[in-house]
Amino acid sequence: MTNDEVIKVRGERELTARAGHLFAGVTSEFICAATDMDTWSHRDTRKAIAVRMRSTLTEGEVVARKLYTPAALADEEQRDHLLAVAGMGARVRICATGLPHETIIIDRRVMILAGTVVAGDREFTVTTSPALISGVLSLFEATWEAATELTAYLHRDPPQVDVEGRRILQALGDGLTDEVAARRLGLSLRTYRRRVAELMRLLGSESRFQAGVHAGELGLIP
Amino acid sequence: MTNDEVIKVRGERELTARAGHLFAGVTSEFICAATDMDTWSHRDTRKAIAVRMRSTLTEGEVVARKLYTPAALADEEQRDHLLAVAGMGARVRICATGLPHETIIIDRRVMILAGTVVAGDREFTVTTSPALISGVLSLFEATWEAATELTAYLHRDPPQVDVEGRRILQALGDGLTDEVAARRLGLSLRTYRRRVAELMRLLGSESRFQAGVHAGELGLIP
DNA sequence: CAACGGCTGGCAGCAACCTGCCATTGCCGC
DNA sequence: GCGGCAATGGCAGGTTGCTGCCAGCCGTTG
Repeated sequence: MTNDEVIKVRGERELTARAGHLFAGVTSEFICAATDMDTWSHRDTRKAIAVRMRSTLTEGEVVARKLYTPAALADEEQRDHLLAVAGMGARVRICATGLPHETIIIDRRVMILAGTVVAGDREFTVTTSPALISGVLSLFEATWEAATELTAYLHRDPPQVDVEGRRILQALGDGLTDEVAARRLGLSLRTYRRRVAELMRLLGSESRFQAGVHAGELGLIP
Repeated sequence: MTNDEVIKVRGERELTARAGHLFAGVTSEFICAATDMDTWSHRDTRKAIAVRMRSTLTEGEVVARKLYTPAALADEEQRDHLLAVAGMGARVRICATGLPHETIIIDRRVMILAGTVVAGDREFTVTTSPALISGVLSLFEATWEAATELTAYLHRDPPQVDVEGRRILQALGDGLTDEVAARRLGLSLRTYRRRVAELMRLLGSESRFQAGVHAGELGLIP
């Protein structure tokens, strides 16, 4: 039984100070997964990293893969940033389901996990443990496979369905009758059907069958 | 900067000795992801765990989720094991893409990652670090969402929809009313609806919306 | 406070969908 | 021809889904 090399770091400043050089020292692969880019409260951090990486990226030796949720596309600045990164040769994908706080894996040797915010500073976990890295990497690969390319994602119209809408779509997808579904969701029958009608208009469907097809196509059915 | 609680363990024996009690102490959630069950070379280990967990599972308090690749279904013994576990209330899903060596998360407090085999013994990494756990958990959730239910995966029999069936599905997908669709296909309203009912039975759907989702999933809508 | 707008839920009536029943039709094999 | 047999289509009566109308609730605004 041995202790492994896992280090906790407090705040972005300490992280860049201790691990910043890693971003420039990438030799083969740079992987990054997160809900969005809010992890870097100071956009300076983001810029600093971008600058350090630009040279390595454009050289074409390094494969960069970035995985985000649609939340990253909601903010215009972040969307532009992603498009710019994609233009520089990085592969960017969007994953409909939730993702962790920033996860970074460099050359399959170093991994950085962003944690929760404690006293204003975010905690980061830095490790070189092969076991941890390969475990997380495999999960990343699986998620990556299921995600869709950024360009493909942008070229399809935004579904814009809120949480309640998703729950209603799920009820519909479960084959529940309106009455059961409404009761289960704590809505009156009338309101439930109003929601369904709204969703059908949103999806551009003229029948429930068609709505089912559309919802499935848009990945709205879990 | 602090060191975190990460422990490496060598071999299954040491793991069960040091962490075995955790399997019995599950109070709310048991998560497990792996390619298959070959991690436990001694099936005794598997059995021991199963026995320890049976009581907690059947009580219904604990939500167990197990995620495997199709490799786990190739071996008959493992498939039976999975079906048995599913029958006991655990949720089992199959993920087409690769998965790490055994990953276990208990009550979102303890995580066990299986690593590589060194000198005949597999290395395991045990940690209680919230940052690591939540990171891996999010990735797991994303993968879980993309995976398919075991039962659905198993009787994913050939849909066997003939040409007429496809034309009916197309009519449904076009959002036509039964009356218009029947006229267009040269069928009486009654027969058309009979066909729709047959298709819905074939697809295992309880509502037209659900049938739309299923038909889309099976690629029956052009 | 009052007026307003948005959201909700009950009601009613209609449209759409579902299905059991039965007469009809067409196709076998005998 | 004749007795199944399966498929069809009409009918009837049911359920489910759809929506306009109106009354009530609540937070906002003036």
